[in-house]
Amino acid sequence: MAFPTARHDHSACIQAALDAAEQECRRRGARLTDTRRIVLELVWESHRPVGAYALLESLGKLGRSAAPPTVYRALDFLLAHGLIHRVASRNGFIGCPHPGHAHGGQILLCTQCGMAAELDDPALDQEIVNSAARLGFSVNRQTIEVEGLCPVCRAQRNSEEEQNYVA
Amino acid sequence: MAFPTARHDHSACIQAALDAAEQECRRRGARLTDTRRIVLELVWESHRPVGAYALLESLGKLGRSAAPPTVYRALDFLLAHGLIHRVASRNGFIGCPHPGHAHGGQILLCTQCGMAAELDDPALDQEIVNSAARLGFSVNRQTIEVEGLCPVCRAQRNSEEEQNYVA
DNA sequence: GGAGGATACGTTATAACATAACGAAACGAA
DNA sequence: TTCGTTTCGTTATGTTATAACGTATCCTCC
Ligand SMILES: [Zn+2]
Ligand SMILES: [Zn+2]
Ligand SMILES: [Zn+2]
Ligand SMILES: [Zn+2]
Repeated sequence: MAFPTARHDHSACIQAALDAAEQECRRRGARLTDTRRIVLELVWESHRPVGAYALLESLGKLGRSAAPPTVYRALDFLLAHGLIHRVASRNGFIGCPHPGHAHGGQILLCTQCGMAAELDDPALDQEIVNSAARLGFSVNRQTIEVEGLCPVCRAQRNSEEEQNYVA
Repeated sequence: MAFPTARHDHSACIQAALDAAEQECRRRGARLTDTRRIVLELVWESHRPVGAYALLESLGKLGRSAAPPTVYRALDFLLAHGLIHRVASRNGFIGCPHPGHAHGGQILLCTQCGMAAELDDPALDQEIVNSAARLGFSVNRQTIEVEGLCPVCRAQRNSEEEQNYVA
């Protein structure tokens, strides 16, 4: 699960996500209605967390004006079936690149470019469960959101520092 | 750092937090004003995350009615000096039991009783940094919020299950 | 193919959380 | 005391999320 680069074939990301959603919903006997599919598609417009009200606006631009509950209901559905993750620290939502395979979200957030990626490290998961167990606490769900610099922005910053050093 | 039990000497918790805050602010040359100290005290009224507007209401009951910015400013101060943590998944705030010693919040949240505790496991911290580094991502700040059952609620649930089994 | 329950949706209103902007007051060093 | 800095009060507004209720659609069973 690499960090998304600036120029990758993103339409492929979207297509893969929609296909996976279709399949996962069939498997679960859940109905992926028009609204839900379109909201999922809009969430996938970028690899950045999207707010509910931004989605609402996007819907409007597609000629599908709606009120907040419509979007929140679609988001609730997508969350419930593991097709998206909530990014609590940003009040946003992001598409899950590998639904079906159950996992809490481990999300990397670049403070520079805003891009997000999933970490999805089972060892990390396990370390949390073990560490919590030492306090007698049994884990149900994890929210892990890590801020920092993505590879691209890090490279960029380094080259800027060289510039400053020369100057 | 054990999970807070139902009956512990909580006034001692509050006192310790206030003392630590006093000391930490002196060390940093920061001004722990009346408003700030009182808000900190109110955050510590329980071991559950508290919302800004709940604090606002509490302030009112103390005869110190205020507007939202007053509370948010105090919270910003307390956050900036590591005296409280923000619980993003609950839009709430919780007192930090060991300020000064720099750390991102690793927070355990009981879905049954609402109590919170800090995990503060350096190995976990390190695992995240390492895991992220494998993707070329450099970490700045972590938000770790873990939902589950605290020891007390777990014991309770187990005994309930026994009841059901007998019946 | 119609009856009836379950699921999904539209709509209005409102709750809950957070910040912008500006002036007055308190503080602290010179 | 003077002046700059920090803190605070206040008004207004922005942003995120949900309650409540009726309607439409779907799906199953008869
Ligand atoms: Zn992509
Ligand atoms: Zn970046
Ligand atoms: Zn306590
Ligand atoms: Zn509990």
